[in-house]
Amino acid sequence: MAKRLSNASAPGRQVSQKEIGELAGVSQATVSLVLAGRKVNSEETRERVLEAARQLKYRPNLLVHGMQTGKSKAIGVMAPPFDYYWSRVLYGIHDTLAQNDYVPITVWPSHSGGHYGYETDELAQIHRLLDRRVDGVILWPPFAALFSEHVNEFSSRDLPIVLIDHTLPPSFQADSVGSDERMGARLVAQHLHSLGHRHVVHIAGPSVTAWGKNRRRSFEVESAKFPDVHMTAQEVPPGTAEQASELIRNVLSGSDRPTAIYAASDGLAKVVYRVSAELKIRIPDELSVVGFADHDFAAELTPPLTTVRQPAYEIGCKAAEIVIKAVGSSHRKPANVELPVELIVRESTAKVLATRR
Amino acid sequence: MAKRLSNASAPGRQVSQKEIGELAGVSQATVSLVLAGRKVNSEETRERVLEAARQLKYRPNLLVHGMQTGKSKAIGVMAPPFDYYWSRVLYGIHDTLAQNDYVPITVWPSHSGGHYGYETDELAQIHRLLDRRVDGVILWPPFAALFSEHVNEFSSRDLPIVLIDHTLPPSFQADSVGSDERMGARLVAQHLHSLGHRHVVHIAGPSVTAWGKNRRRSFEVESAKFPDVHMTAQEVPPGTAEQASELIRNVLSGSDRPTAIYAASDGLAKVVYRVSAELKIRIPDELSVVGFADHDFAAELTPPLTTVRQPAYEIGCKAAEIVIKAVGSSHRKPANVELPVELIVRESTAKVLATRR
DNA sequence: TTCCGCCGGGAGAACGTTCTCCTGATCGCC
DNA sequence: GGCGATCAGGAGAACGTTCTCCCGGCGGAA
Repeated sequence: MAKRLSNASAPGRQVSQKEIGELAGVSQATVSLVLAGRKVNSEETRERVLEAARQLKYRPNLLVHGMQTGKSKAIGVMAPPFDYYWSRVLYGIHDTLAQNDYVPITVWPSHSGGHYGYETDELAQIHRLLDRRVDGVILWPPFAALFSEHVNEFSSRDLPIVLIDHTLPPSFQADSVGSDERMGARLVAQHLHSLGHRHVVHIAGPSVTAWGKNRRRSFEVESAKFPDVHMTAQEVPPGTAEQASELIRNVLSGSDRPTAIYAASDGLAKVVYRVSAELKIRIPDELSVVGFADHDFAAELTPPLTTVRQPAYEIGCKAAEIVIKAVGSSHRKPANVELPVELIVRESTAKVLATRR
Repeated sequence: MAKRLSNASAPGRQVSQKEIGELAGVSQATVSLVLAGRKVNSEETRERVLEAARQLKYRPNLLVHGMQTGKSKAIGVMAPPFDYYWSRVLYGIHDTLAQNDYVPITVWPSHSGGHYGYETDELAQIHRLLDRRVDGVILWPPFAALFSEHVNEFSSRDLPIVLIDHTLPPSFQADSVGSDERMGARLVAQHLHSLGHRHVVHIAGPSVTAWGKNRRRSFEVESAKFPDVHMTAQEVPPGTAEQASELIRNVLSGSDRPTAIYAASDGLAKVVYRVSAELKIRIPDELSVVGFADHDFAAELTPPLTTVRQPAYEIGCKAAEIVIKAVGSSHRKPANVELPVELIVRESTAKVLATRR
């Protein structure tokens, strides 16, 4: 006889079906039936049980439910609210999960300088998710790119994985959601061409990320469709804004300066603005600039930035939708979804002046 | 005899201690002992069990643990990554929780236009947290202010509650963390006074929020310490930026225009910038502007904004720290913590020109 | 050689729920 | 009035873990 807890009012312990049963004068099993609405009990008993439950402010225990079904109704989300774009993505994930009665457990490698580096922090975070038996995970690119071996912890346990703005080899069995890079590249190439630009430089994102590589290649392909356009790409090393400035300064101070710059992100476009101001190059009169993402600050720059709007919120929604669908349905073939983008034309792009041609 | 699952390889089911026991040739109970490291078993058995666990990639099931102890090692966080400030707060919460092996379940009322309004969405979110048996909650001001009756769902169940930038009546038994408003007000009042400003207008935040009211009162008290300063406050109605613009336009186009404006937030300061540009009022030559928060854009405005830096990350850390401490220790008296702020002097404030006096 | 004590490890209850199976009562029909 | 059908509701196993209790074997001392 090992009675661990005889009184039900232990600290932190909540109302149980047993207590409802005691109050309503029925067994705990009956309470379970009534609350689940499985079998039509006698109307009178039903009402009595429901009333008791209401009175005790009963709330079901999903931990127990999760233990039995193996499903916790929680999704691991490894993506920080890094900037405007990622916050929007998180909003999308959140709203879609909520609609389906899921909940996000949001977690990422703590970046506070590693002054408490017990073990590899990323792995610890993964284990925290695993131990809570999340039903699936959504990953952001830096994590998936840098710690792909850790992603195995998920895939070896048959957990659905959805990558955002990134892809992994097929062996990982991971889905992915992102922007339609080809479409973005096409829109930018057409826009700049129609404005008369014939010399364009693409400031490319780091090629360790799938989006960086992809965005560059897409633009190379799409601008090759205009044989009269001279296009080159310069890759920004992953690191500080200093190095980006340096690179852009080189591009803009050369003898054959491009008439337009297509930056792989709005952040890089901002750097272009700064360097241009330094070099007294007027935007858009002497230099057209296009960004990518449509961050919150894009519309507020002077001049307002022409940029490719990524459907951040929708990407988040889609990612959540895919994980939820994947939960339970074992062994589907992974999908790679690309959502359409939109070119937001503002005032940082203009017709090339005849004199500059 | 109700064998629900005879084969252990059901979809989604993970490795259990029983399986480890079978592999290592011991009982499940022994596995539990070894893994918990409770009792010193024979070194040989220990090693055998640990090896089996490693081989099967065993991970403990926190759902079960939570069911038994009533503690889920998860904290409900009702605060969206609304802007830079709140993202920083979330970083702080996240990092501190992670250090203590907790996990955040981040959730907020979905704001997508209520087109799927099953029931009051806020309540549904609260119930999602309750059903997962979170050990405590952290709330952001709009939620706590607008749905304080729902907060009862937590307090009536003895869940520790920590409010950020807000307070509730003592009956709620809620802790709170925020910025030291008095200190901020004092720094601003002193700074503006020392620059010679004698006519200052405070653009106050909505008084339904505790911070809005508090910030205003603090500044009233602190500027009253300078009898030669004429200070008035104008409250922005909660709503769109349009109404704020209108109000600020009135303030700046009157006959006795103030020499300085102290805006209750950086966002409002930005509106002041816009209206000033409209009215051809030069900052800081003709008007000094001070903000509050030190958002990411504050340093990038032209001119860079003088503002009170709120320790967002630290506020998040503190909030998490308080909930974690409160878990388990029943019936402490709630604490109201105020973290020190810092005045970041940039170029939006300047000495009053003699001629304008 | 017998008894005591110690130690490793197993049996089984308990946590809160779901689900299957079973009991017992009520009712209608011949 | 007896018999089968119907239906409400209870007993109890199971989920994966922790923890208490107990059993069996071994070593040492009388």
